[in-house]
Amino acid sequence: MGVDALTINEAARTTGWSPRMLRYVEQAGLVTATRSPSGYRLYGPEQLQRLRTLKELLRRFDIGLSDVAFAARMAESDELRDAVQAWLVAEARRPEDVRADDWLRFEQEKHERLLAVA
Amino acid sequence: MGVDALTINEAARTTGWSPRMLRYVEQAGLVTATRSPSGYRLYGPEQLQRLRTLKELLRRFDIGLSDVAFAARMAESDELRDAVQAWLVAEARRPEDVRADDWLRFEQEKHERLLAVA
DNA sequence: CAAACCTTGACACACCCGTGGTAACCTTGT
DNA sequence: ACAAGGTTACCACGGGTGTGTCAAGGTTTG
Repeated sequence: MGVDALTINEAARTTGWSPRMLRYVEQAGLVTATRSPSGYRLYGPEQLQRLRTLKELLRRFDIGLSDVAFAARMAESDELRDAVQAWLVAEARRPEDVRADDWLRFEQEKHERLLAVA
Repeated sequence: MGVDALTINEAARTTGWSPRMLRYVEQAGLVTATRSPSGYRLYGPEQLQRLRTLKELLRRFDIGLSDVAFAARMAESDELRDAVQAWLVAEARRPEDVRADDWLRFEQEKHERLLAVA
């Protein structure tokens, strides 16, 4: 084995995930192992750490892999992030509070145009 | 009926959702109708607009109500948002690129402590 | 008051998520 | 070469999401 890369079963043992789930997590695009020439997954210290913190993250907030995957999608796509945030911002603005947040209006309308073009 | 508030079936017709789904969307915490004294849901122009843009949002990006609900949860909880973003930021930093992003390091480590306390 | 409309609660169903298992097949280590 | 371990591709199954429909009962309205 490479100097400090673990195969899937070893990685599973030291991270608390099952081998099955490590493959699943990879398929979800969250933690991708490198591959040996023959195709074995190899987990380096980086990936092992990411797997542990990911597990912690899910446990602490009781969220799912798909939630994190969605967050990743938002982080990658400005358009998606802006559109979702624009929608959420609008929620905060109930009819009564209009007038106090003109600064928000600007940003918001900018984003509403994003949605409107469709 | 109130000056410009629609009941659920009328709202359904003008927004493209089914009445069933309007109740579901409300249960998901995304668009809440006000209630008449006797308990009927009443949708004002604000809510109608939010329903239309929500529908557009889901369609355009092929995402689910639960995704938007999760985004809302992130928007409301600093702790959740910071933790998720900290995890995602770490992903971007592959071993090779270390050195170019010391500015990120700071923010990242700040957030990693957030995760570490558990 | 009767028709039309609302409310909640439940049954149902298809499809995704998280997980485990198993089969068929290749790789590594002794 | 054989055992141990990896790979993908499946079956399965409980729980959540998105959706329709129906029942039992209160409200609004002509």
